[in-house]
Amino acid sequence: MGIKQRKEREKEEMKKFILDAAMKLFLKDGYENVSIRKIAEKIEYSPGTIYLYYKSKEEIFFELHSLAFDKFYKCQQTINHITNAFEKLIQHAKVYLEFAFDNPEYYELMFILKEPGNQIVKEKSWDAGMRTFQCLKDNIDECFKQGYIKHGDVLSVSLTCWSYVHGIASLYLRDRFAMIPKEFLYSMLNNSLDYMFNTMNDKSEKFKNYNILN
Amino acid sequence: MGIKQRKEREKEEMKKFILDAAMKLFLKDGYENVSIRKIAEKIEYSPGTIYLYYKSKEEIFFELHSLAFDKFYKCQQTINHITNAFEKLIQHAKVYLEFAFDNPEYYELMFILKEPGNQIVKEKSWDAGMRTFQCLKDNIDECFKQGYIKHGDVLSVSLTCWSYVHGIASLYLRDRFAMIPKEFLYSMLNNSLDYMFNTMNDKSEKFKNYNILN
DNA sequence: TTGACAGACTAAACAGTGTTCAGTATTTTT
DNA sequence: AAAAATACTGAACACTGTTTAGTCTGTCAA
Repeated sequence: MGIKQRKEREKEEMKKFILDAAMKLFLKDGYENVSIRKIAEKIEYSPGTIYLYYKSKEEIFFELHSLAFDKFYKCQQTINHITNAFEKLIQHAKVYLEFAFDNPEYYELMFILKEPGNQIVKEKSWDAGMRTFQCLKDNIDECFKQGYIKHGDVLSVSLTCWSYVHGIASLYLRDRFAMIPKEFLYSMLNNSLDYMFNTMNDKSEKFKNYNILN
Repeated sequence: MGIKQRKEREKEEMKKFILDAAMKLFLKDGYENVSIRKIAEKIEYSPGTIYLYYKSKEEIFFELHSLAFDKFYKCQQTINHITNAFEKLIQHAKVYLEFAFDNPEYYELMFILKEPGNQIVKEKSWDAGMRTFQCLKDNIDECFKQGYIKHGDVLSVSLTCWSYVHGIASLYLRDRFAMIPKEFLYSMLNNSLDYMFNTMNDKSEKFKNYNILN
């Protein structure tokens, strides 16, 4: 009775096949310009076939949502070796912003685009998101333990960091910094990041330049 | 030869008529669910007519974009009387977040939604945006003068504040704080705001509770 | 007052979208 | 070999933004 297994495996392969095509198109043409028909054309099947594997377009993009978080999580792991908690926090911000700027389509999927209403899929998909937020909380917790941060509590400082860095990323990606000439923008953002992290640091007295954006 | 004037006035009235209908539908059903046909139905004209007054759906929403900024600017003016620069900054954040939470559709239009490519309309439309940002810069400038902020410079501190508060607003509106139970979210955000503004304040020693969100 | 003209408006069509479903083709089971 | 189950298609449905041929109407010169 290996047929059932094979069929299931084939179904899984087909789902992945569709997802791969969707992801490629999505990264190439942008979220809004990918239609079911275009995905179908790419995999050389009819549009109807896709609905045998995914119940809606939304479900496809939800799968991609999880994949995006996995990708980000991997980036986040590259700073695990850093022992100085505040230095790690700085690198955390750097990794976050680099991911956002280098993978705008992923980032939009993760944090900017409207989520579809389906709550069941939502919860499943947010596991990946929670895991990445936990990394930040652990980092902040270490900052407290090492005496770099003395006020507030872990959760509210984490929320503050995340909100701030997300604010930078989303305003940048949505072109809302248009009033600052492009040639100055990067150094301006660097100044802002420097200001933010210097005011957060309760240990060091002098104002440091972190040069977070390359 | 008052006919030309009358015609022009009528044209202007018709544009406003369309815009009013669009705004109403838009606030009721949300940005994505308003079609030209629905606007046309509401004003009891054919869809084609709308294209005699606006060259695209985008142009309609650009007009709304400007209107949204005007509305926000008015809210911003209510704190003009506050003389203590830091107290004013706190109220600035309060007004900003209240506007975002109470008028999510306006806020999305202003800061979250993707801008159409048209650069000419863009510049015109951003005047309103610039004006509101200038208010923040003036406020921060006063904070420096009154000795509340001692590090960084006006522009980068302004960027920092704006990015942070926008981060809060946009993550909230896009439901990305889902991991925090709703009954705790407001107090958590208040804690974050307290942390942020307390670390920014270089004058006061003790940690204050500002209670920014009602 | 009549006829020409310009402008406002409509209905229909075009090309696209997500989604559904009757019917066919293929594969597996009996 | 026949029957049942599955995979797939292509057309259709109900939408979307936008364009355009044609109509209807108010304005103006003859």
